[in-house]
Amino acid sequence: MTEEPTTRDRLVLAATRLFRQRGYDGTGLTEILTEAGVPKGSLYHHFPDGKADLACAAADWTASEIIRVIDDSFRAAPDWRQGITTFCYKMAKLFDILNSADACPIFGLLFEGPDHDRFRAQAERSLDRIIAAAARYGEGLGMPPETAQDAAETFIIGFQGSWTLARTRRKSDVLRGLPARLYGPTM
Amino acid sequence: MTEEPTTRDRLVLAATRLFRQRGYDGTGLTEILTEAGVPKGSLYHHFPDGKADLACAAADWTASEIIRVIDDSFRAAPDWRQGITTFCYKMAKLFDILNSADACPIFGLLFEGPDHDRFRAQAERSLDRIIAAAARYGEGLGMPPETAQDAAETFIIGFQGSWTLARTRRKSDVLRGLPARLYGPTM
DNA sequence: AAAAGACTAGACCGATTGGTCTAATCATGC
DNA sequence: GCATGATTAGACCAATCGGTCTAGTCTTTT
Repeated sequence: MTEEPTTRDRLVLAATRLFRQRGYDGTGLTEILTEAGVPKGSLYHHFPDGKADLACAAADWTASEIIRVIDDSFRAAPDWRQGITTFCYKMAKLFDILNSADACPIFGLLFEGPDHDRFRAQAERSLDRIIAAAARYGEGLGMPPETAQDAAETFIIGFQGSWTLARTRRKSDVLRGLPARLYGPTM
Repeated sequence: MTEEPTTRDRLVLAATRLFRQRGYDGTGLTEILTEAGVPKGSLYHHFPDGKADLACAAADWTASEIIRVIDDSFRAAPDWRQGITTFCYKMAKLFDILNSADACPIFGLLFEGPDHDRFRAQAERSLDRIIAAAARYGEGLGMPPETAQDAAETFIIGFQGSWTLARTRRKSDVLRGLPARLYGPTM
């Protein structure tokens, strides 16, 4: 049988979804609590620093999700470009599911709030985890470490920019077109 | 003698700066008013819709500023890559001036607030103005219109992604490295 | 079964939010 | 010098903000 999700998990999930849609400052604690079906006392028990803790947990959770998609995309990929392409198509599908409107699941939440530098550091950590995951697949496909790191960074830059443009235009095809922009058209 | 800036201009300028630093929801009206040295009544006279109007004006103003930098970068550029490179260096300098911390002056403010779709439309308009400005220079340098549009979009995607990564890592060199990522290393 | 700590529950708090409204002041045309 | 519309000035408002705190309920250990 399916496990009942813990109070903590319900909080993180609700917070992730709401932060993605309305941003950190745009989301009220009450809203998160209502959505999660959790009283205020529980929040401050699991996350003593309240909203800020919750945001960091949401960022961590999101990074892990993205890495999971990277894993799924590269596991059977014969080369780097194919892995990236699969990733972009998967994310385009997710984009469509999310109403074409949500913030990039990884950055959106991390440049707001009073605790600016704590959030920046958290974003850097999450981002580096993602880049490292991609770079590892680059190395596995024969790239020297430095090249792999560089390729992974270029990919993340392109993905971040594409997601933003896709969101602005409400067109997931922007995401699907990224590999052609980065590596030229397929012959 | 230098003209005293109008009340309206002081409002837009203060709002732009604050939205860039703290985001739309993270910035209070009082804060903007204090910084601009303007009472509340004046705000609602010049911007009947209040904060939302102000955000749109700030986005417009920012787009114009970016287009001015594009103009400065391409005016004397012998080719596309040189224009982009100059732009990236100029923006890297701006990035350093801005404490390496501000949101991308164009997108940061536009995916928050209650009036989601109005903001999205405003972002699209501002972004299209910027892309069109860049594409025009591409055509002037001999590209067919379609190619120029595509090159301009790729450039904006890369720039947006690079700005975000630069912000996360607090390193303006990410911006300076963009041309090499997009067009290969210079020989 | 009693004690202890983990966890839930929500009333309550001062501060701040964006926005409204009235009164005063300014500039300008007659 | 008077009238008129544009603009400034800021007191005031209900609603919401994130956070604290006390009381109560579980679960686990002994």
